[in-house]
Amino acid sequence: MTELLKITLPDGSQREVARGTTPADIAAGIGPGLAKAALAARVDGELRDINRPLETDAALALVTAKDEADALELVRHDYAHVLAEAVQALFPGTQITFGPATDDGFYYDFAPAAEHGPFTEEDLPAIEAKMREIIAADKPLVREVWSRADLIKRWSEQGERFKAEWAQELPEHEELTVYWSGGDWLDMCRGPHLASTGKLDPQAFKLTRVSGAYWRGDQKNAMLSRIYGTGWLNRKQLDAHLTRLEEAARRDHRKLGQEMNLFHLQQEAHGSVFWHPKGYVIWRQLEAYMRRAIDNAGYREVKTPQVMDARQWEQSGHWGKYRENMFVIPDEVPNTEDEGPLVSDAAEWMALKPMNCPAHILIFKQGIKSYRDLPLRLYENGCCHRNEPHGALHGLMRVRQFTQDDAHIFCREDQIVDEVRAFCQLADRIYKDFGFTYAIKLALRPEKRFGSDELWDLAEAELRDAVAKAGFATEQYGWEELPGEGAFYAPKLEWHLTDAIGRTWQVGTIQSDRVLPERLDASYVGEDGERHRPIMLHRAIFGSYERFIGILVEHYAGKLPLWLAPVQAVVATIVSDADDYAKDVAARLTAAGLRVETDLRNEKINYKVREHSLAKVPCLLVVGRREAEEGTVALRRLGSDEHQKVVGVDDLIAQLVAEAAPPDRA
RNA sequence: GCCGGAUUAGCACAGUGGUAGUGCAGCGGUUUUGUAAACCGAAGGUCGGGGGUUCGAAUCCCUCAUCCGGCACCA
Repeated sequence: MTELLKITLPDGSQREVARGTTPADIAAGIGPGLAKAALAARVDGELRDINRPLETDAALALVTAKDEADALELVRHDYAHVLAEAVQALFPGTQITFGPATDDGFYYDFAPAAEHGPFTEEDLPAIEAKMREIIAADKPLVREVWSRADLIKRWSEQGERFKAEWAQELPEHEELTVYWSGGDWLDMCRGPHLASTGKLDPQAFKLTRVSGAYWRGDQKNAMLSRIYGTGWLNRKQLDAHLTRLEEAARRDHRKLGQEMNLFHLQQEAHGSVFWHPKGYVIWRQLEAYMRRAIDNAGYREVKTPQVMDARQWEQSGHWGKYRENMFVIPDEVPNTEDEGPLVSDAAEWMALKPMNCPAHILIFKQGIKSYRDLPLRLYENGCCHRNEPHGALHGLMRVRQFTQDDAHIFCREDQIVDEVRAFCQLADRIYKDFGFTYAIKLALRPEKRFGSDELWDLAEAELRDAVAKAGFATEQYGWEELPGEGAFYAPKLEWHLTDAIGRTWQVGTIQSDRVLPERLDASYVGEDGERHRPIMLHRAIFGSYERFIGILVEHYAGKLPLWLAPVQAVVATIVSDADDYAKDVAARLTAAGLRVETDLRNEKINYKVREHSLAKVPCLLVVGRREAEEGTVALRRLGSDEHQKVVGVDDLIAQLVAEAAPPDRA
């Protein structure tokens, strides 16, 4: 006698079906349209294969392309699977390892045959073609549960070392499944998958790049060869994605920085930025803006040494943990003879500062501090050097010399909530001034850490409560906790900005630290007359000026708001008869505090318009004989579809001066 | 640091073993111009550094450096 199961559908209706019925059967029972559209099923919330038999009473929801997040996850996982099969078909001897879906596609990591070596981009077209063949063949993807012994046997026999290792180490209780795609090709996989490869759109994926990747993400393991692809439900989505990539490339701060003459990087100082006059205007505007902000928020600005004795870094703990990323300097006159080592074995060492916090503690420790001095907020535009791994360097985003908007707040435990609240409000105002939305996340204790669990319980709870009390731990602010992501000495609150094209950047942070005040023996005298340990809140809003400027350039696509634009206006002449008038207009704008250049070159106005538009100059002031006679300029705004407007110079100055005010002074 | 790719004039790029090229910029000249590239001319390079193979190397090999895409790292 067949056992009957009670299946509840999303509309609340119930059906009785025989045990072993599949979601596909149920979809077919509802209607042929749904049967065709159904990609997978959610069974009691769990995403499952459409053809996996039902074993128990359950709530069932059929997943179609309309459930976009689920559908994308499924197809991307399938593309990865098809990629693996294609690669093994084309390159016998390649071992398969692991291939998940990603945010915009998928990848698969391979151990290539020794004679072939890692894959290169040249291999991709052939692999793509093979994938389309596999999709066209509409191979079924059949789920089977295997015993661990059978799996290990199969992988070992086939020389699949990595799969065998994986099968060996999967947790005891886990059900081990494989997916066959017809023939004799199979992959060990948790699933779920679509019913067959033919459900994929052969025109909705593209292999994008190759790279190396460590087996199981560990630097100590073998280097595998990874193939990345982007995958979507249909061609239209793929095209839209490729367009987004082009848009991001168009905004690349390295390209715009070159075109706008903001900065350059060169081999002799790789990882450190040469700021050109135009780029440094942006820096100076941000610096002035941030100074006003911290002055108003009760911080005191300081400046601390660039180089300190290694013993200081030993005491702070950086020498032991981060020495390999520090620039170390011998405290000794170098040997100037041709022979012999540059410095003696007995050299004493100093180091460029990789961060500002120890120096700020040293300032705190000068003189006796009273509880009345707290909270003490020390701010520095702190220039730091870190000897980053070469492969990590990237334009302005990851550099070896950078300047942080860094501050340390020394306070008592009972002041943390107020300080975190004030910081949340300050960060909120600043990010909004640049047109960013953001999410606040709490990065919790990492595996490797200093301090007891009790201390971490306390520190995490403090930050969590402080943000909640400040009213920022809500969905509106993207509140989320990230296990394992904290610094080794403290949990971190992180501000993740979303830019104009939806990318996110982790920028601001505040961290509560009890370790460093302890190590450097900072104390204050309390109301009770006893010495107490202050808590130190590390915090930054821009993060680093370099990186923040890079983010701004990409966010605004180079079209900086007037207050940040290096050149706010160019006065361009049509005929040389207007030269004197143009100089006069420029002088009046300059006198009003605007950044103005003139373009009196012997060129057509078309040429000048094009050039200054490409240089992202916000205002082009065109003057010819007419304007010179009438005392006007023809104003052309960058990116404006409006026709140029003829305005009087006084009106223009009033308008531009008002618009060029920084947002905190508008 | 690891895997792959790249490095040619100020910039963007072509050039796969036989005399280094194109466009733009820069320079000189003509043109005085009305909203996204006027015209003519002359000039500009030890082809990233070093080593090797070869009669001959931008081109093939080795090595170092930097950059790009990832991986790992990011106090």
